[in-house]
Amino acid sequence: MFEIMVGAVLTQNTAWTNVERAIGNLKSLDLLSLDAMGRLGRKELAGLIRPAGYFNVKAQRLQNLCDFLQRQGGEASLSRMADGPLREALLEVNGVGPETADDILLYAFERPVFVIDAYTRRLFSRIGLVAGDESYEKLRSIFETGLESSVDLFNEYHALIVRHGKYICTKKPRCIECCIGRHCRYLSKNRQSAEP
DNA sequence: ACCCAGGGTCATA
DNA sequence: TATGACCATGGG
Repeated sequence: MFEIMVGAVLTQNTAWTNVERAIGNLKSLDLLSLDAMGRLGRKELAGLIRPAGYFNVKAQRLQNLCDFLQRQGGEASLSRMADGPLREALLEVNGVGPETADDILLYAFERPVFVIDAYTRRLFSRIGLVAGDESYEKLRSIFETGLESSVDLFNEYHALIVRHGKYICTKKPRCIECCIGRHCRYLSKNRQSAEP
């Protein structure tokens, strides 16, 4: 639970393999609990999550998240909130934007929320099902109204998007090689993988 | 040497 | 509201 929330912040614009190291540092010191991390100084926390990049910003964001969780009296009371209000509450935290909030909602609280990330946007705009420049909320609405509202379905769907999204060229909007499922020469072959 | 990685905030116009 | 600067490490 708490670990998932931490991961959601650490993975912002960052390869998951780098996040794993940061998580590993925290875990080895038994700091992956609200109680333990809450007592940690910002500088010290930043040093531990260094491999995840943006460590100063993210240390502050993690502390903001911890403060929020403590104010709410832990995850237990948050679990009782309805989807909408919980989402609004998460978005109040400085450093938690729409995608991070939805990551937390889907993976930590198991709410039926469709996460829109860079891969989703890129993949579906390449296919031609969306334009690509829609707002986050607009895209989320498209997916959530078009699909059965199911945590398991959203979970699997998103996993598939990430798995295939890696193989889509970021340089050329209309790359033929990528569109027919081959590796184009602009695409480094084995991108970093793994998933939370 | 360059591009990229499952974003978000803040300052500008 | 919309665009740009900034944050920073690790891998291909």
